[in-house]
Amino acid sequence: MVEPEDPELTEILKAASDPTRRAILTMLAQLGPTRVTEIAACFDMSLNAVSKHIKVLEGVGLVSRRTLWREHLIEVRMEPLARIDQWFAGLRSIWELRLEALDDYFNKETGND
Amino acid sequence: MVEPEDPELTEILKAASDPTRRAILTMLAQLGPTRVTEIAACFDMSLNAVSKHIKVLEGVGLVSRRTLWREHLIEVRMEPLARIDQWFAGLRSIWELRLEALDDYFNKETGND
DNA sequence: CCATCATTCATCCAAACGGTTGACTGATAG
DNA sequence: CTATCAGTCAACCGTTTGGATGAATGATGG
Repeated sequence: MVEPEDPELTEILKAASDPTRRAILTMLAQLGPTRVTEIAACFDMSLNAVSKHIKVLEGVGLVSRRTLWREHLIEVRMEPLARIDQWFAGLRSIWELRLEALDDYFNKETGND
Repeated sequence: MVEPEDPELTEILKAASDPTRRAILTMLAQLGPTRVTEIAACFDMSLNAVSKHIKVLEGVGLVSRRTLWREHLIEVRMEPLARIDQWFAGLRSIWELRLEALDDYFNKETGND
């Protein structure tokens, strides 16, 4: 049996896999801290739906919230995306390791041959 | 309204967001081309479920299949993961661009002041 | 030819997801 | 005080998803 794998990474990837949520992140990267209502105005969808998306992003740390009185300023956070990158890099290194081992094997074979 | 965003990237991220599927990718990176049955043996789940996961991965190009007679050899493909990386890099560059602009603004301000 | 092995297809189910609507909380402004 | 604005909470609904199960396909081996 294979190990159960990092559940946080799963949540980050799920959060990033929704196009609306990615659009929100892009928007925030461009605009900097933005109010929920202002974000919602850019999408053809209810304020509530956008609010829910933001909560998902907040849940995995992809955005942070500064509550100034009745306005909530939402800001993008790059840190969790590094986790995705790390996993990618890890997979690639495992892959390259196997190819190297395969290479060594053939080199030895031909050396013996 | 914000642009609808790359649907392929959405599918790749969704495919990668399942822990079982990520485990399959890791396994394939370690072992190289592997039969469906052999992959399924590593998971506490029906062969059919694993077969479905593999089809999802195949659908987004994260694995490829070589059918040798009755055996299907599954192999990991790294290419689609680069798409994730590219999106990440793009977002980061947008973010840095804004910070630079902000920096310039303050430099100009203090120069005028 | 028949049993078996490798794999997919079809169907079903419960849970999760994305969205809507309406009620609610709290701060603001007349 | 009241109306309004910012935002969340709660309930609901249709669709998708991850999984199981059983039948089907198709090649292999006795």
